[in-house]
Amino acid sequence: MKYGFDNVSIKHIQEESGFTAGSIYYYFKDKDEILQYMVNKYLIASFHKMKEKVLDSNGSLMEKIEIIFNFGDSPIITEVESQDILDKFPINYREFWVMYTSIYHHHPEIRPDFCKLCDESHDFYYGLVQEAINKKEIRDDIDIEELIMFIKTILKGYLVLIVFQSNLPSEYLLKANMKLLYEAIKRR
Amino acid sequence: MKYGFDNVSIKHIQEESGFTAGSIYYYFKDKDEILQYMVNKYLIASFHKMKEKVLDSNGSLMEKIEIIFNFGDSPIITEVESQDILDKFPINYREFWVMYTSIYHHHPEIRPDFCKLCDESHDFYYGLVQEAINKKEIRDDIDIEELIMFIKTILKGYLVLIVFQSNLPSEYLLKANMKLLYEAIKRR
DNA sequence: GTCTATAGTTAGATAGAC
DNA sequence: GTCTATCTAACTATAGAC
Repeated sequence: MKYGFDNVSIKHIQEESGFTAGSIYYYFKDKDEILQYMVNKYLIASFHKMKEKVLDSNGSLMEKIEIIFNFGDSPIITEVESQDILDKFPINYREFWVMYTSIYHHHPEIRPDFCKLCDESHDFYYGLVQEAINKKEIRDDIDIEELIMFIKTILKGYLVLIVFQSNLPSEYLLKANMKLLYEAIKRR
Repeated sequence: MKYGFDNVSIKHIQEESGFTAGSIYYYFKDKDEILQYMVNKYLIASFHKMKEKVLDSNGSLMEKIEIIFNFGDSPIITEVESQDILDKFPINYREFWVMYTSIYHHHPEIRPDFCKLCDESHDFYYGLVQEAINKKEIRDDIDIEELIMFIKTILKGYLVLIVFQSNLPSEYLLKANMKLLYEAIKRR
Protein backbone atom coordinates (compact mmCIF):
# COMPACT_ATOMS: atom_id res chain seq x y z
CA MET A 1 0.00 0.00 0.00
CA LYS A 2 2.96 2.29 0.57
CA TYR A 3 4.86 1.72 -2.67
CA GLY A 4 2.34 0.05 -4.98
CA PHE A 5 2.89 -3.53 -6.05
CA ASP A 6 5.38 -3.01 -8.87
CA ASN A 7 7.44 -0.57 -6.84
CA VAL A 8 7.69 -2.60 -3.69
CA SER A 9 10.72 -4.87 -3.69
CA ILE A 10 11.24 -8.23 -2.06
CA LYS A 11 13.73 -6.42 0.14
CA HIS A 12 11.06 -4.01 1.35
CA ILE A 13 8.80 -6.94 2.11
CA GLN A 14 11.70 -8.66 3.85
CA GLU A 15 12.20 -5.71 6.15
CA GLU A 16 8.54 -5.15 6.98
CA SER A 17 7.60 -8.80 7.39
CA GLY A 18 10.58 -9.98 9.40
CA PHE A 19 11.11 -12.83 6.95
CA THR A 20 14.08 -13.02 4.64
CA ALA A 21 13.79 -13.29 0.87
CA GLY A 22 14.66 -16.98 1.09
CA SER A 23 11.68 -17.65 3.35
CA ILE A 24 9.33 -15.60 1.21
CA TYR A 25 10.29 -17.67 -1.83
CA TYR A 26 9.63 -20.79 0.15
CA TYR A 27 5.93 -19.87 0.20
CA PHE A 28 5.58 -18.03 -3.12
CA LYS A 29 7.14 -19.16 -6.38
CA ASP A 30 7.54 -15.57 -7.56
CA LYS A 31 6.48 -12.04 -6.75
CA ASP A 32 3.37 -12.26 -8.89
CA GLU A 33 2.10 -15.13 -6.77
CA ILE A 34 2.05 -12.77 -3.77
CA LEU A 35 -0.22 -10.48 -5.74
CA GLN A 36 -2.50 -13.33 -6.76
CA TYR A 37 -2.72 -14.41 -3.16
CA MET A 38 -3.64 -10.94 -1.93
CA VAL A 39 -6.26 -10.36 -4.58
CA ASN A 40 -7.89 -13.69 -3.90
CA LYS A 41 -7.79 -13.38 -0.14
CA TYR A 42 -8.48 -9.70 0.33
CA LEU A 43 -10.46 -8.21 -2.53
CA ILE A 44 -12.90 -11.05 -2.97
CA ALA A 45 -13.34 -11.72 0.75
CA SER A 46 -14.04 -8.02 1.31
CA PHE A 47 -16.63 -7.95 -1.43
CA HIS A 48 -18.43 -10.87 0.21
CA LYS A 49 -18.25 -9.12 3.56
CA MET A 50 -19.83 -6.05 1.99
CA LYS A 51 -22.66 -8.12 0.49
CA GLU A 52 -23.26 -9.77 3.84
CA LYS A 53 -23.39 -6.44 5.62
CA VAL A 54 -25.87 -5.05 3.10
CA LEU A 55 -28.12 -8.08 3.10
CA ASP A 56 -28.19 -8.15 6.91
CA SER A 57 -29.20 -4.49 7.13
CA ASN A 58 -32.93 -4.86 6.32
CA GLY A 59 -33.06 -1.21 5.28
CA SER A 60 -34.40 0.48 2.16
CA LEU A 61 -32.48 0.46 -1.14
CA MET A 62 -31.05 3.90 -0.37
CA GLU A 63 -29.94 2.79 3.08
CA LYS A 64 -28.26 -0.21 1.54
CA ILE A 65 -26.53 1.96 -1.04
CA GLU A 66 -25.26 4.20 1.74
CA ILE A 67 -23.68 1.16 3.36
CA ILE A 68 -21.92 0.39 0.07
CA PHE A 69 -20.74 4.01 -0.27
CA ASN A 70 -19.24 3.84 3.20
CA PHE A 71 -17.73 0.43 2.72
CA GLY A 72 -14.70 2.04 1.05
CA ASP A 73 -13.62 3.22 4.50
CA SER A 74 -13.73 -0.28 5.96
CA PRO A 75 -10.58 -2.21 6.64
CA ILE A 76 -9.83 -5.13 4.36
CA ILE A 77 -10.77 -8.43 5.97
CA THR A 78 -10.13 -12.08 5.22
CA GLU A 79 -10.73 -15.50 6.75
CA VAL A 80 -10.44 -15.75 10.51
CA GLU A 81 -7.19 -17.75 10.41
CA SER A 82 -5.27 -15.08 8.48
CA GLN A 83 -6.89 -12.01 10.00
CA ASP A 84 -4.17 -11.30 12.62
CA ILE A 85 -1.88 -9.26 10.40
CA LEU A 86 -4.80 -7.19 9.05
CA ASP A 87 -5.88 -6.41 12.61
CA LYS A 88 -2.41 -5.13 13.43
CA PHE A 89 -1.99 -3.19 10.17
CA PRO A 90 -5.45 -2.40 8.84
CA ILE A 91 -5.73 -1.66 5.11
CA ASN A 92 -8.43 0.61 3.79
CA TYR A 93 -10.62 -1.15 1.20
CA ARG A 94 -10.76 1.90 -1.06
CA GLU A 95 -6.99 2.37 -1.12
CA PHE A 96 -6.55 -1.32 -1.79
CA TRP A 97 -8.92 -1.11 -4.74
CA VAL A 98 -6.98 1.81 -6.17
CA MET A 99 -3.65 0.02 -5.73
CA TYR A 100 -5.22 -2.94 -7.46
CA THR A 101 -6.54 -0.98 -10.45
CA SER A 102 -3.18 0.74 -10.82
CA ILE A 103 -1.59 -2.58 -11.81
CA TYR A 104 -4.49 -3.76 -13.96
CA HIS A 105 -2.71 -3.05 -17.23
CA HIS A 106 0.64 -4.48 -16.29
CA HIS A 107 -0.73 -7.63 -14.65
CA PRO A 108 -3.26 -9.20 -17.00
CA GLU A 109 -3.15 -12.36 -14.88
CA ILE A 110 -5.34 -10.72 -12.22
CA ARG A 111 -8.07 -9.61 -14.61
CA PRO A 112 -10.15 -12.79 -14.37
CA ASP A 113 -10.63 -12.12 -10.65
CA PHE A 114 -11.76 -8.63 -11.50
CA CYS A 115 -14.26 -9.88 -14.06
CA LYS A 116 -15.63 -12.36 -11.55
CA LEU A 117 -16.22 -9.53 -9.08
CA CYS A 118 -17.98 -7.42 -11.71
CA ASP A 119 -20.31 -10.26 -12.64
CA GLU A 120 -21.08 -11.06 -9.03
CA SER A 121 -21.74 -7.43 -8.27
CA HIS A 122 -24.19 -7.22 -11.16
CA ASP A 123 -26.26 -10.07 -9.75
CA PHE A 124 -26.07 -8.54 -6.31
CA TYR A 125 -27.35 -5.14 -7.48
CA TYR A 126 -30.04 -6.82 -9.56
CA GLY A 127 -31.43 -8.41 -6.43
CA LEU A 128 -31.39 -5.15 -4.50
CA VAL A 129 -33.11 -3.18 -7.25
CA GLN A 130 -35.73 -5.84 -7.91
CA GLU A 131 -36.59 -5.95 -4.22
CA ALA A 132 -36.90 -2.15 -4.05
CA ILE A 133 -39.31 -2.18 -6.98
CA ASN A 134 -41.39 -4.93 -5.40
CA LYS A 135 -41.54 -2.99 -2.15
CA LYS A 136 -42.57 0.11 -4.13
CA GLU A 137 -39.61 2.09 -2.78
CA ILE A 138 -38.73 3.34 -6.25
CA ARG A 139 -40.46 3.87 -9.60
CA ASP A 140 -41.49 0.67 -11.33
CA ASP A 141 -41.17 2.04 -14.88
CA ILE A 142 -37.41 2.04 -14.51
CA ASP A 143 -35.13 -0.21 -16.59
CA ILE A 144 -33.35 -2.40 -14.06
CA GLU A 145 -30.22 -2.93 -16.16
CA GLU A 146 -29.92 0.83 -16.69
CA LEU A 147 -30.32 1.52 -13.01
CA ILE A 148 -27.66 -1.05 -12.13
CA MET A 149 -25.23 0.65 -14.50
CA PHE A 150 -26.11 4.04 -13.02
CA ILE A 151 -25.56 2.87 -9.45
CA LYS A 152 -22.28 1.17 -10.37
CA THR A 153 -21.11 4.33 -12.11
CA ILE A 154 -21.89 6.54 -9.11
CA LEU A 155 -20.32 4.17 -6.59
CA LYS A 156 -17.15 3.85 -8.65
CA GLY A 157 -16.97 7.58 -9.32
CA TYR A 158 -17.39 8.30 -5.60
CA LEU A 159 -14.56 5.93 -4.72
CA VAL A 160 -12.25 7.48 -7.30
CA LEU A 161 -13.06 11.09 -6.39
CA ILE A 162 -12.47 10.43 -2.68
CA VAL A 163 -9.00 9.13 -3.43
CA PHE A 164 -7.88 11.51 -6.16
CA GLN A 165 -9.65 14.68 -5.20
CA SER A 166 -9.16 14.71 -1.48
CA ASN A 167 -10.10 18.38 -1.12
CA LEU A 168 -13.72 17.33 -1.69
CA PRO A 169 -15.12 16.53 1.78
CA SER A 170 -16.42 12.96 1.56
CA GLU A 171 -19.52 13.61 3.66
CA TYR A 172 -20.76 16.30 1.25
CA LEU A 173 -19.94 14.19 -1.76
CA LEU A 174 -21.81 11.27 -0.25
CA LYS A 175 -24.83 13.41 0.63
CA ALA A 176 -24.98 14.98 -2.83
CA ASN A 177 -24.79 11.63 -4.58
CA MET A 178 -27.40 10.02 -2.34
CA LYS A 179 -29.78 12.94 -2.77
CA LEU A 180 -29.56 13.20 -6.55
CA LEU A 181 -29.56 9.46 -7.10
CA TYR A 182 -32.78 9.32 -5.13
CA GLU A 183 -34.24 12.15 -7.19
CA ALA A 184 -33.67 10.03 -10.28
CA ILE A 185 -35.41 6.91 -9.03
CA LYS A 186 -38.02 7.94 -6.47
CA ARG A 187 -41.73 7.41 -7.03
CA ARG A 188 -43.51 10.56 -8.16
CA MET B 1 0.76 3.52 -22.39
CA LYS B 2 1.98 -0.01 -22.99
CA TYR B 3 3.94 -0.60 -19.79
CA GLY B 4 2.82 2.17 -17.44
CA PHE B 5 5.26 4.85 -16.40
CA ASP B 6 7.10 3.03 -13.62
CA ASN B 7 7.46 -0.14 -15.68
CA VAL B 8 8.70 1.44 -18.85
CA SER B 9 12.48 1.64 -18.93
CA ILE B 10 14.74 4.17 -20.58
CA LYS B 11 15.79 1.29 -22.80
CA HIS B 12 12.21 0.77 -23.96
CA ILE B 13 11.92 4.47 -24.70
CA GLN B 14 15.24 4.31 -26.51
CA GLU B 15 13.96 1.59 -28.83
CA GLU B 16 10.59 3.19 -29.56
CA SER B 17 11.83 6.75 -29.94
CA GLY B 18 14.92 6.06 -32.05
CA PHE B 19 17.00 8.18 -29.64
CA THR B 20 19.62 6.66 -27.39
CA ALA B 21 19.63 7.02 -23.63
CA GLY B 22 22.37 9.61 -23.90
CA SER B 23 20.20 11.81 -26.09
CA ILE B 24 17.16 11.40 -23.89
CA TYR B 25 19.17 12.55 -20.87
CA TYR B 26 20.31 15.56 -22.84
CA TYR B 27 16.70 16.82 -22.79
CA PHE B 28 15.47 15.44 -19.46
CA LYS B 29 17.45 15.49 -16.25
CA ASP B 30 15.84 12.26 -15.06
CA LYS B 31 12.99 9.90 -15.85
CA ASP B 32 10.54 11.83 -13.65
CA GLU B 33 11.03 14.92 -15.75
CA ILE B 34 9.63 13.02 -18.74
CA LEU B 35 6.49 12.36 -16.72
CA GLN B 36 6.20 16.00 -15.66
CA TYR B 37 6.54 17.05 -19.28
CA MET B 38 3.83 14.67 -20.46
CA VAL B 39 1.37 15.63 -17.75
CA ASN B 40 1.86 19.31 -18.42
CA LYS B 41 1.69 19.03 -22.18
CA TYR B 42 -0.91 16.35 -22.63
CA LEU B 43 -3.32 16.19 -19.71
CA ILE B 44 -3.79 19.90 -19.23
CA ALA B 45 -3.87 20.73 -22.94
CA SER B 46 -6.49 18.04 -23.47
CA PHE B 47 -8.65 19.38 -20.68
CA HIS B 48 -8.59 22.82 -22.27
CA LYS B 49 -9.46 21.28 -25.63
CA MET B 50 -12.44 19.58 -24.02
CA LYS B 51 -13.64 22.85 -22.46
CA GLU B 52 -13.30 24.59 -25.80
CA LYS B 53 -15.27 21.88 -27.58
CA VAL B 54 -18.06 22.05 -24.99
CA LEU B 55 -18.28 25.85 -24.95
CA ASP B 56 -18.37 25.98 -28.75
CA SER B 57 -21.22 23.48 -28.94
CA ASN B 58 -24.12 25.83 -28.06
CA GLY B 59 -26.20 22.84 -27.00
CA SER B 60 -28.20 22.14 -23.85
CA LEU B 61 -26.52 21.08 -20.58
CA MET B 62 -27.23 17.42 -21.35
CA GLU B 63 -25.77 17.75 -24.84
CA LYS B 64 -22.68 19.33 -23.34
CA ILE B 65 -22.38 16.56 -20.79
CA GLU B 66 -22.61 14.00 -23.59
CA ILE B 67 -19.64 15.69 -25.25
CA ILE B 68 -17.69 15.33 -22.00
CA PHE B 69 -18.68 11.67 -21.66
CA ASN B 70 -17.41 11.00 -25.16
CA PHE B 71 -14.26 13.02 -24.74
CA GLY B 72 -12.59 9.99 -23.12
CA ASP B 73 -12.40 8.43 -26.59
CA SER B 74 -10.60 11.44 -28.06
CA PRO B 75 -6.92 11.31 -28.83
CA ILE B 76 -4.65 13.33 -26.58
CA ILE B 77 -3.66 16.61 -28.20
CA THR B 78 -1.09 19.29 -27.46
CA GLU B 79 0.25 22.49 -29.01
CA VAL B 80 0.56 22.56 -32.81
CA GLU B 81 4.39 22.43 -32.78
CA SER B 82 4.55 19.14 -30.85
CA GLN B 83 1.49 17.48 -32.32
CA ASP B 84 3.30 15.39 -34.98
CA ILE B 85 4.13 12.42 -32.81
CA LEU B 86 0.59 12.29 -31.38
CA ASP B 87 -0.82 12.25 -34.90
CA LYS B 88 1.33 9.27 -35.80
CA PHE B 89 0.70 7.41 -32.53
CA PRO B 90 -2.60 8.65 -31.10
CA ILE B 91 -3.16 8.15 -27.38
CA ASN B 92 -6.64 7.74 -26.00
CA TYR B 93 -7.44 10.39 -23.37
CA ARG B 94 -9.20 7.90 -21.09
CA GLU B 95 -6.31 5.44 -21.12
CA PHE B 96 -3.88 8.27 -20.47
CA TRP B 97 -5.91 9.39 -17.48
CA VAL B 98 -5.88 5.86 -16.06
CA MET B 99 -2.13 5.52 -16.58
CA TYR B 100 -1.77 8.84 -14.84
CA THR B 101 -3.88 7.93 -11.81
CA SER B 102 -2.04 4.63 -11.49
CA ILE B 103 1.14 6.50 -10.55
CA TYR B 104 -0.58 9.10 -8.36
CA HIS B 105 0.56 7.49 -5.10
CA HIS B 106 4.13 6.84 -6.11
CA HIS B 107 4.69 10.23 -7.75
CA PRO B 108 3.50 12.93 -5.37
CA GLU B 109 5.30 15.50 -7.51
CA ILE B 110 2.54 15.37 -10.12
CA ARG B 111 -0.32 15.95 -7.68
CA PRO B 112 -0.31 19.76 -7.89
CA ASP B 113 -1.14 19.50 -11.59
CA PHE B 114 -3.99 17.21 -10.71
CA CYS B 115 -5.35 19.62 -8.10
CA LYS B 116 -5.19 22.44 -10.59
CA LEU B 117 -7.28 20.41 -13.03
CA CYS B 118 -9.86 19.60 -10.35
CA ASP B 119 -10.23 23.26 -9.40
CA GLU B 120 -10.50 24.36 -13.00
CA SER B 121 -13.08 21.71 -13.72
CA HIS B 122 -15.17 22.87 -10.77
CA ASP B 123 -15.35 26.40 -12.16
CA PHE B 124 -16.11 25.03 -15.60
CA TYR B 125 -19.03 22.90 -14.38
CA TYR B 126 -20.31 25.76 -12.25
CA GLY B 127 -20.65 27.88 -15.38
CA LEU B 128 -22.46 25.14 -17.28
CA VAL B 129 -24.94 24.43 -14.50
CA GLN B 130 -25.64 28.10 -13.79
CA GLU B 131 -26.36 28.67 -17.46
CA ALA B 132 -28.71 25.69 -17.60
CA ILE B 133 -30.66 27.01 -14.64
CA ASN B 134 -30.90 30.47 -16.19
CA LYS B 135 -32.15 28.94 -19.43
CA LYS B 136 -34.69 26.92 -17.42
CA GLU B 137 -33.33 23.65 -18.82
CA ILE B 138 -33.21 22.10 -15.35
CA ARG B 139 -34.88 22.57 -11.95
CA ASP B 140 -33.95 25.81 -10.23
CA ASP B 141 -34.36 24.48 -6.67
CA ILE B 142 -31.23 22.40 -7.13
CA ASP B 143 -28.07 23.00 -5.09
CA ILE B 144 -25.41 23.87 -7.67
CA GLU B 145 -22.47 22.57 -5.64
CA GLU B 146 -24.27 19.27 -5.08
CA LEU B 147 -25.07 18.93 -8.76
CA ILE B 148 -21.44 19.62 -9.71
CA MET B 149 -20.32 16.85 -7.36
CA PHE B 150 -22.94 14.51 -8.82
CA ILE B 151 -21.90 15.22 -12.40
CA LYS B 152 -18.22 14.81 -11.56
CA THR B 153 -18.94 11.52 -9.83
CA ILE B 154 -20.86 10.12 -12.79
CA LEU B 155 -18.29 11.25 -15.36
CA LYS B 156 -15.44 9.76 -13.37
CA GLY B 157 -17.32 6.54 -12.68
CA TYR B 158 -18.13 6.20 -16.38
CA LEU B 159 -14.49 6.62 -17.33
CA VAL B 160 -13.36 4.03 -14.79
CA LEU B 161 -16.04 1.48 -15.66
CA ILE B 162 -15.27 1.71 -19.39
CA VAL B 163 -11.64 0.90 -18.70
CA PHE B 164 -11.96 -1.73 -16.00
CA GLN B 165 -15.20 -3.40 -16.92
CA SER B 166 -14.88 -3.65 -20.64
CA ASN B 167 -17.68 -6.20 -20.97
CA LEU B 168 -20.13 -3.34 -20.32
CA PRO B 169 -20.92 -1.86 -23.76
CA SER B 170 -20.04 1.81 -23.53
CA GLU B 171 -23.01 2.99 -25.57
CA TYR B 172 -25.49 1.42 -23.12
CA LEU B 173 -23.58 2.70 -20.13
CA LEU B 174 -23.57 6.19 -21.62
CA LYS B 175 -27.27 6.06 -22.43
CA ALA B 176 -28.19 4.81 -18.96
CA ASN B 177 -26.16 7.49 -17.23
CA MET B 178 -27.49 10.29 -19.43
CA LYS B 179 -31.07 9.16 -18.94
CA LEU B 180 -30.96 8.80 -15.16
CA LEU B 181 -28.88 11.93 -14.63
CA TYR B 182 -31.53 13.82 -16.56
CA GLU B 183 -34.28 12.25 -14.44
CA ALA B 184 -32.58 13.69 -11.38
CA ILE B 185 -32.34 17.27 -12.61
CA LYS B 186 -35.13 17.85 -15.13
CA ARG B 187 -37.94 20.34 -14.49
CA ARG B 188 -41.13 18.71 -13.35
C1' DG C 1 11.03 -23.70 7.63
C1' DT C 2 14.40 -20.02 7.92
C1' DC C 3 18.65 -18.34 7.09
C1' DT C 4 23.14 -16.37 4.52
C1' DA C 5 25.24 -15.47 0.49
C1' DT C 6 25.13 -14.56 -4.02
C1' DA C 7 24.02 -15.31 -8.96
C1' DG C 8 22.19 -13.09 -12.93
C1' DT C 9 19.80 -9.38 -14.83
C1' DT C 10 18.13 -4.92 -15.55
C1' DA C 11 17.36 -0.46 -13.97
C1' DG C 12 18.54 4.73 -14.20
C1' DA C 13 22.09 7.60 -15.22
C1' DT C 14 26.76 9.56 -16.96
C1' DA C 15 31.39 10.39 -19.27
C1' DG C 16 33.37 11.56 -23.15
C1' DA C 17 34.06 10.90 -28.36
C1' DC C 18 32.27 12.88 -32.46
C1' DG D 1 22.85 17.28 -30.32
C1' DT D 2 23.61 12.31 -30.70
C1' DC D 3 26.24 8.51 -30.00
C1' DT D 4 28.94 4.38 -27.61
C1' DA D 5 30.36 2.46 -23.66
C1' DT D 6 29.91 1.81 -19.14
C1' DC D 7 29.01 2.67 -14.09
C1' DT D 8 26.57 1.79 -9.86
C1' DA D 9 22.64 0.37 -7.60
C1' DA D 10 18.70 -2.25 -7.31
C1' DC D 11 16.02 -5.87 -8.64
C1' DT D 12 14.14 -11.01 -8.66
C1' DA D 13 15.33 -15.33 -7.64
C1' DT D 14 18.12 -19.42 -6.09
C1' DA D 15 21.57 -22.62 -3.87
C1' DG D 16 22.73 -24.69 -0.01
C1' DA D 17 23.85 -24.57 5.20
C1' DC D 18 21.42 -25.20 9.41
